[in-house]
Amino acid sequence: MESSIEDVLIDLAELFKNFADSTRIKILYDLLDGEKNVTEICEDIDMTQSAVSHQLKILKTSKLVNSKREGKSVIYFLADDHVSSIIAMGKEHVEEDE
Amino acid sequence: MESSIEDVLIDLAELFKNFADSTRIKILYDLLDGEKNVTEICEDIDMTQSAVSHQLKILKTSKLVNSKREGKSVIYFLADDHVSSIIAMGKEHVEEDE
DNA sequence: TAAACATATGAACAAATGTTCATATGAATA
DNA sequence: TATTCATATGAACATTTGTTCATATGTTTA
Repeated sequence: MESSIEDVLIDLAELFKNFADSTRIKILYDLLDGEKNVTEICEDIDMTQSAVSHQLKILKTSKLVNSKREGKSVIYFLADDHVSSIIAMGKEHVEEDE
Repeated sequence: MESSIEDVLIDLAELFKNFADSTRIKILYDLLDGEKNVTEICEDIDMTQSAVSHQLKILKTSKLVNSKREGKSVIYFLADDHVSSIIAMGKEHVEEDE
């Protein structure tokens, strides 16, 4: 089943919404390092556990991250190679004009 | 003057906000075709003139589009090559899983 | 199994965002 | 220059969104 270009653009907007919040993009950027549990992420990006958990859920729902449980912890990791490409591309743009 | 990675990520979130709304991304996608005046854009994406104008202003402020006046019309065009790269990359991601 | 640790989640709240409506501004033309 | 066409903009409104706070759930260990 093929989607119209309009549908694709709407999905695209949805995708970019994930990168459009500084907490979420910090989480994604943090996970470029490799998989981490929630506590680590909180420390790295200096946000409360609750705020991070809420955002992780959004990222997971949109399939940009995935998770696995390891004992008491839950480990999150990037679900998709495109994430790093998209961040890299945006980063290039942002760093270009300073 | 060098910015911290945190600043870069905040700017990055700001950048992606522009792509995170379907009206704006439709405008940007529409302009991949080439420059167009406001009326054309409205017809192409089927949105009111006011809504489009408001969003064009946002896109212009964030320097993703530029404009020039030609008689009664104002012509808008993409200001940056990165725009197409970013859209293309996201499009690839979105179209991948269907 | 009770306590401690790690994560998830719901409700409430404030702030940000996008559209509409009405109208203003700017430019061409009758 | 009055009218028409094209675009911009402000105010109001509804919606969406992100954080905090309190608490629930799940897992290990004393």
